[in-house]
Amino acid sequence: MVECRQCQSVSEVVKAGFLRGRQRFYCKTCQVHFTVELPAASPQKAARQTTIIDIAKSLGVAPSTVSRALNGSTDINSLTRQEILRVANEMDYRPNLLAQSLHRGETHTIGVVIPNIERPFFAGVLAGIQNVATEAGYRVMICQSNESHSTETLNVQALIASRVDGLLISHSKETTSFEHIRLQLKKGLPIVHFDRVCNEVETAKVVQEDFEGSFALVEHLIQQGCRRIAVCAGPPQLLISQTRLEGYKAALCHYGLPLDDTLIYHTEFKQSESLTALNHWLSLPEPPDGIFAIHYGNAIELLVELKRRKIQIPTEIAVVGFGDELIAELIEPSLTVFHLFPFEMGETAASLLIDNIIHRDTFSLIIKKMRGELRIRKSSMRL
Amino acid sequence: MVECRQCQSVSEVVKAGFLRGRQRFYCKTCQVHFTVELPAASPQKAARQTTIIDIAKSLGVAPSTVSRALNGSTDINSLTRQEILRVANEMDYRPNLLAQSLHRGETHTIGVVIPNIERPFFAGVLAGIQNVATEAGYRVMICQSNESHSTETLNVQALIASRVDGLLISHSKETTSFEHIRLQLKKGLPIVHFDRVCNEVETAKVVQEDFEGSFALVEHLIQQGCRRIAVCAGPPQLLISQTRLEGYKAALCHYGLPLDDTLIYHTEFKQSESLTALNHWLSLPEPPDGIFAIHYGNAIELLVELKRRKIQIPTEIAVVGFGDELIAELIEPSLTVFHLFPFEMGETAASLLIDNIIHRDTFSLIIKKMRGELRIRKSSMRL
DNA sequence: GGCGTTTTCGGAAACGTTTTCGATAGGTAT
DNA sequence: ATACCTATCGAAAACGTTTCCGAAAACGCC
Repeated sequence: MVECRQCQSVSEVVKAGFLRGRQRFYCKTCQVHFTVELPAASPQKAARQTTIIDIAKSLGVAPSTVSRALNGSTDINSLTRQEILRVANEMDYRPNLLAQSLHRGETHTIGVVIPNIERPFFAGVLAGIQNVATEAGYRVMICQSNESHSTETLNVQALIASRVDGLLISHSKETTSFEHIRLQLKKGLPIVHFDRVCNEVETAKVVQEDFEGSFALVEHLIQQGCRRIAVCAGPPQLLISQTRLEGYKAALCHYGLPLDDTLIYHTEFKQSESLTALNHWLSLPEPPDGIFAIHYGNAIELLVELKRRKIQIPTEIAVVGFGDELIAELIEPSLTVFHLFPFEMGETAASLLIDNIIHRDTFSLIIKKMRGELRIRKSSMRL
Repeated sequence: MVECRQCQSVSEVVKAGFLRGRQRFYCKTCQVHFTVELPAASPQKAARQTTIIDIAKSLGVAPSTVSRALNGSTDINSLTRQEILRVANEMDYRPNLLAQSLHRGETHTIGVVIPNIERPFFAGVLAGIQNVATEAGYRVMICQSNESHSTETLNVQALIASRVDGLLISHSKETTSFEHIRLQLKKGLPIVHFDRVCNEVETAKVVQEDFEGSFALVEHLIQQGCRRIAVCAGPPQLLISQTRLEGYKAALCHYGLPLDDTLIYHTEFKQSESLTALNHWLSLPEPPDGIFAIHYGNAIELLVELKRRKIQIPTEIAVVGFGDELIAELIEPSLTVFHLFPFEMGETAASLLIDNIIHRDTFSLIIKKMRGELRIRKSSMRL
C-alpha cells in the first residue's frame, strides 16, 4: 500500500495508529514511524511587511550586515551601507519593534492607567504625557479602568503582558487594595503615581495641592462672609477626597468656625448626585450659605440647579470648586475655582517615570506637588 | 605568554591584531584565531518577568508542554496541566505579548491617529474605540498628529513599526497628500477613516452628517427669520469643512437666498480667530443677522464676544454650530447645535475595522454615516 | 503476545531582530 | 617575505512563544 519513506519497501510497512487525523505507519526494517504528507497548503501568502532578511536576500548579503547598515555601525563599508539603505528605502522597510523589543528586553513604551479618558482633566494629563514621552522616544499605551478596581487590575496585567518599561497610574475610585501595584514593584517595574495616588506603596508621586487648594477656597468663602459652608466631597476611600476634606476642615478650624457633619456630603462622581446633596442641605434647619465642591462637575451641577431654583448666587449661596475647565469661566455666574494644570502634571509624571526607567538603579521616590491657582470669579464674590 | 585554547601550546601562538579592543592571537599548529576571555560581566541579573522556560525548568518539563497547558490544548494530561497552572499562578506568569505577536504575525492591537486628544470630540471617539476594542480582545495604541501632516506620517510609521493589525485615522487639517495611507493600504493593512476622512483613498469610512447637519442648522436660522447668514468655516482643505460649507450653500439656495462670499470666513481651528471674523462681518455695509459656526469652539467664542459687545442674541444676531459639548447647553444663551455622538462614532469605526481585520479577504469599503441631532436652544430662538 | 491505537510529551523550527564571535582579505611596516 | 594589523563581512545564538513532527509508553482487543 504505502512505501516507507526511507527504504521504499512496501511489505514491511504496518499501520501504527492515527496522529492528528492522519494515518500513521511504521516500517519494521527502518524502525521508523511516519505519516503520509498532506498536500502543500495554500500557496497564497499573506502580504507582509518587509524584513531585514528580505533586504539581505535581495542584495545577497547577510542579515547581520543589513542590521549594521541600518543601525549606523562603523563596522561596515560605506558603499555597502549606502546600497543597503537605498534598497531599504525602496522597499519601505520599517523595523519590527516586536522583534527589537523582544531582543533588547525593553519596549520603549510606557503604560498609563486612568479612570476615564473622557474626563478633560485626564485627557489633559494624557496630552502632557504623550508630549514628554514622544520627545524622549517613548511610546504610550493607554488603558481606562472605568473607575473599576478589577478592570484596573486587568489593565495593569495587560500592560505587563505588553512588557511596558514603566507604569503611570491614577487609581480608580474603587481601589483600596494595592497588591497589583506592589507585585509589579517587587519585580522592579518603575511606577509613578499621579493625581489619585496612594500612601500604601513606595512609588514616586505627582500630586495636586489638594490640601492647600481646599484651604484657599474655603478661606476665600469665609472671607466673603460665609459662615455655614457645605462641602460636596468625593468618594471617602479616595485619598484626594480625604486630603481635600482635611483642607476644608483645617480652614474652618483656622477661622474658628464649627465643624458640622450634616454639611458634609460624599458623592461618587456620578451624574445628578449633587441634586440629592442640595436637597439634603436645603432641608436642614440652618441651610448653608456657601458650598465647596471637591469636583468641578458637582460645582457646575450645583450652579445650574441653584439657578433653576432661583436661589441667588453668590448672595444666598456662594459656590466654589476644584477644576481646570473652560466651562467654569463661561458659565453664568462664572465659577470660582482652584485651577489645576493637567497638561503640566502629565509632563511631570512622564519625565519622572522616564527618569526612573533610565536610572533604574537610583530609583527616586520623590513626591512632586503641582502648583494650582485660586481663580476668583462671580460665583463667590459677595463683597 | 598565552596558551592556545586548543593545544595549550605557547610557542606556536603569535599576535594577530586587535579585535574590538582585545588582543587577538593565532596558533600556527591549530590554525585557529582566538582572543583572551573577558572576566564574566556583572553577575547581577536584572529582574525579569517569569517566562514559560522558567516554569518548565522548575517543573522539569519541556517549554512546549507548558505552552500546551496554558493554551488549553487537549494534548496534555490533566494532572500535568493542573500542576503547571499552579506554578504559573504562583510565579505570576504573564505571557510575553511581544513573543506571541512576533510568532503569530499579528498583535491584536489597533492604531489610532487623531489630531488632538484634548479635544472632547476625539476623547469621546477614543472612549468608544476602546470600548469596542477591549470587548473584542484588541488593544489600542493612540497617536496625536497635533494637526501636523509630517507628525501624522510619523505616527503612521510608528504604528506600522509596532505592527498594528489595523489603523483608524482622522486626518490633520494640514493633510492633503495621502501617500502614507495609500502605501500601507497597498501592503494590505486594514484602514478605516473616521470624521476627517478623505475621498482620495479607498477605505471604509465613518462620517458625520456634515451636509445634512449644516443644511438643518442653516434652514433653522432661515425659518427663524435670518436673511444674511454668515458662516465661520474651517480650513478649506479639510473635506468636512467643504461638505459643511456645501450644506450651508445648499440651504441658502434652497430657500432662494443669495450667496455672499463676504459672509464666508475660513478659520484654522485656532484661538480667537472668530474675533477677526466677527470684526470683518460687523464692518460690512450689511452685517449678518445669523452666524453658523462649523466648529462649536468658534460658536462659543462668538457667543462670548457678542455678549461682551452687548449685541443681542438671538434678536440681532443668532448663532448656531456643530457640536457635542456640555458647554453648549450651559452657556447663556444656550447654543443651538447639530449634536454629534463621538462615542458612537468611535464604536462604529472600531467595529468596522475589527471586522475588516478578521475578514481580511472580504475587505468592505462601506461608508457609514452617523446620525446627528438638531438641538434648538436659545441662541437661535427668535420666534 | 501481537497488533493496532491513543495519550502524552519532548525536540526543534520559526517569527525578526541584535550582537558576539570568528574568518577572510587585504593592508603596512619591517 | 614576514609579522602584525585593520576593515569588512558571515554564521549563529539569543529574546519568548507556538506549532509541527515524531517518539515513547500505555491501552485495548483479539
